[in-house]
Amino acid sequence: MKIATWNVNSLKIRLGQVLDWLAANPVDALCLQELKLTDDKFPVAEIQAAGYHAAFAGQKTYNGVAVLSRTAPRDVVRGMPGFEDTHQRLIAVTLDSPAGDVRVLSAYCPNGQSLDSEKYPYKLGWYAALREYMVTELAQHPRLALLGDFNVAPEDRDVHDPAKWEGQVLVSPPERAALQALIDLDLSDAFRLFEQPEKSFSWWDYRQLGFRRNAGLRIDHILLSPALREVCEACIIDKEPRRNEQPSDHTPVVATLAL
DNA sequence: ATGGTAGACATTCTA
Repeated sequence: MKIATWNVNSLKIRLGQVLDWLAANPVDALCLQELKLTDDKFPVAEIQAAGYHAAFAGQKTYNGVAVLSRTAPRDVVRGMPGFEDTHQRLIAVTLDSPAGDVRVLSAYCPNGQSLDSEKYPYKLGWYAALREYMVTELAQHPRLALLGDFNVAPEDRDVHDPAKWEGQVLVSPPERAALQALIDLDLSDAFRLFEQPEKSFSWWDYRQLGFRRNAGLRIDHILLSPALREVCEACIIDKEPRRNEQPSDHTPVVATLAL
């Protein structure tokens, strides 16, 4: 079983690239973020024609998440029960696997904008709510994968120029602590289960030739419960789509599970 | 210190 995550920065603009990528990389589940479209505009027919089911939670202009899957999603939950949020940032589905149910969640964690923005405490509060939600999800689903754009680079080695980024949003200690608190529920960063090239990133700013200079951050992650960590065989960042014309500023992360 | 790009939408906000 292969699972992947990709912040597409507008599914309307990127649909062709998503379908091309799925044709070349027929993963069992692809989590998408930043759909930037309402549910009535979700391209259900095109995704079905490509052989995928879709569970999605969209809104106008901003945010929006989805899980595309080979098998039909069950027990779909949009958002976090008990956490009021005007943003569509989380969707959970259950998928079949030979080893039994696998819970797959697509998350678009808040960016935070800057440390002095009101969006920054919103980000930390959202992370706290996500942690509480994952406590209950993990209790119900031993095989669980939380994938998405976490908008946090966990360590300095996930930052192209740590000195330049020090004290900025996406790398600040409180954000890293919030992500770590999630990981402390006994989740594993799938990418770090394996030896990886130096300077591996998943996002590059559109500005100042970020991709050409490899001036990026690793902020897109696949977090695995213990049962899935045990069967994880690989995790890679696929930089190819970032080379496309009109690319997303993010590129897919893919994990291979022996299921 | 500033602004650089991209997307959606409307002449600005978010990332």
